[in-house]
Amino acid sequence: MLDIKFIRENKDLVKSAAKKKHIEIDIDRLIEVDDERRKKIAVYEEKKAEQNKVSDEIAQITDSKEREHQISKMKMLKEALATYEAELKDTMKEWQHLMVRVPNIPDMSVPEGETEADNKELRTWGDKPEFSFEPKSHMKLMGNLNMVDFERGTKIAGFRGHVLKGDAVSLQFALFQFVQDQFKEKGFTSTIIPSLLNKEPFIGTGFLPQSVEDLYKTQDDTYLAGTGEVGMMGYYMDEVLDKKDLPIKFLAFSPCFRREAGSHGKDTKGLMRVHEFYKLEQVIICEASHEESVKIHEEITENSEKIMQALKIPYRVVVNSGGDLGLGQVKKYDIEGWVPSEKKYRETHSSSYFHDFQTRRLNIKYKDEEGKSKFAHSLNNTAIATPRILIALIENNQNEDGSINIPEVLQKYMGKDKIV
RNA sequence: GGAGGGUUCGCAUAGUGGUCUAGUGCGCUCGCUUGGAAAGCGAGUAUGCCCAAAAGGCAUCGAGGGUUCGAAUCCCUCACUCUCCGCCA
Repeated sequence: MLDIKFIRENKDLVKSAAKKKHIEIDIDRLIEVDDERRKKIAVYEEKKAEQNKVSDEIAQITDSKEREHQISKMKMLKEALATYEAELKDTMKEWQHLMVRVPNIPDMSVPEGETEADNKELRTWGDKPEFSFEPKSHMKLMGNLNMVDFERGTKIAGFRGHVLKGDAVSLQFALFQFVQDQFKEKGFTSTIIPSLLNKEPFIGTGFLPQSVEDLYKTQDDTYLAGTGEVGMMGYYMDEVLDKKDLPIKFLAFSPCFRREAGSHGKDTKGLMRVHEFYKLEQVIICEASHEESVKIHEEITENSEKIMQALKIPYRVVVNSGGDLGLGQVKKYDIEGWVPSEKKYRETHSSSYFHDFQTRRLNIKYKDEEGKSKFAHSLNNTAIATPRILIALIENNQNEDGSINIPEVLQKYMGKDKIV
C-alpha cells in the first residue's frame, strides 16, 4: 500500500506506475473518494466532539428536569450521528477497495513491457553443456532411474500430480541441507514457516485481493500460501522492531501451493509447474532506505547465483519488465537455469524488493535514532525451490547412458557421486 | 469435543454505567539533591488519524457488533489463552 498523502502529491507518477505495470486503477476516483472521506471525517468528528462534551455535562446536572431536557436533545444528535457514521463507512469501504489496488512505483531501471517476453537479460553464467548425444528430458531421465512416477501421481492428486521417488528424494533433501548450510554463514535465521495462514498476511504481502484465483482456500477461511514469504512477512505483523536488529534475514522453509489458475495450458508435462512444492526462501526486513534496499537486493540475488554456480547450472539473470511485476514490487530479477531439452532458460529464482509497500499493509515498523517510527523495507528471493530446480540440475548433468552426475557440493549429502 | 476462567498504558495490577482526563506499583527519561552514586523528592513516560501549521479534536482497555444522552464496565458474536475432563498421537 502507498501512503495516501504520497498518492495525492504524486498523482501522475502513480498513474504512470500503473500504466507501466499494466494495472487498471482509477487514481482520479481515488482522490475524489479521499476528498469525500476527509470531509466526512471532519463532520463526524465534530458531531462526536459535541456529543462527548454534552454527555460530560449531563453527568454534572443535578436538576432532573434540565437533565431530561438535555438527554432528549442528545437523542436527536445521536440519530444524526448514526447517519454521518453510515455515510463515512460507505466512503471508507470504497476508499479501502481502491487503496489496496494501487500499485507500488516501479524503479526507473525497470524495462517497459507487457510480459516476461519483455524481460531484459543482464548477465549469463556458465557454458551451456555441449552433448555428444541428444540430451534427454528430466522426465525421461528420472523415469528411467525410477526417480519419479507421474502416472500414479495424477491418479492420486490429479492434474500436475507427481510422486518423487528414491534418489530424487535424496537429491531434494541434499539440496535443502546444502543450501541451508550456505546461508547459516551469512547471518540468516532458519525457520520452518506455516503455509496454512489467515487472510491478513496475504493482504499484507499483496497476494490478496489481487491473486485470489491462484490461492487454495479452506472452509475455515484460511488460505494456502504459494510462498514462504507470506508467513514470514506476517511473522512481524503489527510489531515495532529495534533499528539495531535490522536487517533481519530469514531463510524460511515451507511447502508451497499454487492453483496455477492463469496458466492452464502451460508446462503441463514434467516438474516445471506443479501445484505443490517446497521452497527455501530468503526474506529480509531492512531499514527504510532505497539505497539499503538496492544493496540488499543485489546481495540476495548474488546469494542465489552462488547456489546455481555451486550446482554448476548455467544460468542467466534477467530484469523483469513492468508488466511482469507484482502489485507491490519495485524491481525484480529472475534467475533462469538452462534446460538442455528445451534449449531455453527457465525461471528458478525470483528476487524482488518492495520498499515499504508490504510493511505498510502489515504494519511493521521500527524506531529510528530520533525515536520516530518508520515502516521498514522488505525484500525476498528464492534460495532453492524443488522439484523445479531438479529439471536443470538433472538435465545439465546427464550422461549418454542416462546416468546423472551429482554436483560435488551435494556428494557428501548424497553419499555418492552418480545416480545410475 | 465438554465445562469453567482470563485478555486493561513497556511489565504487574486496580477499575462492574458519568469526577476514568484509565488509578497504583515496577521499569524507563529528565531534573533537584550529591565529591560521585544510591536512596529520596519532583516532572514526564502510547499509537494512529483529521487540520497547511499551531491550538484543538477523534479513535484505541483482545476484535467486531449492540443497548445507552454516555460503555473498560451491561448484552451478543468471534479470536486467542489458561485450567480441568474426554479423545488421540
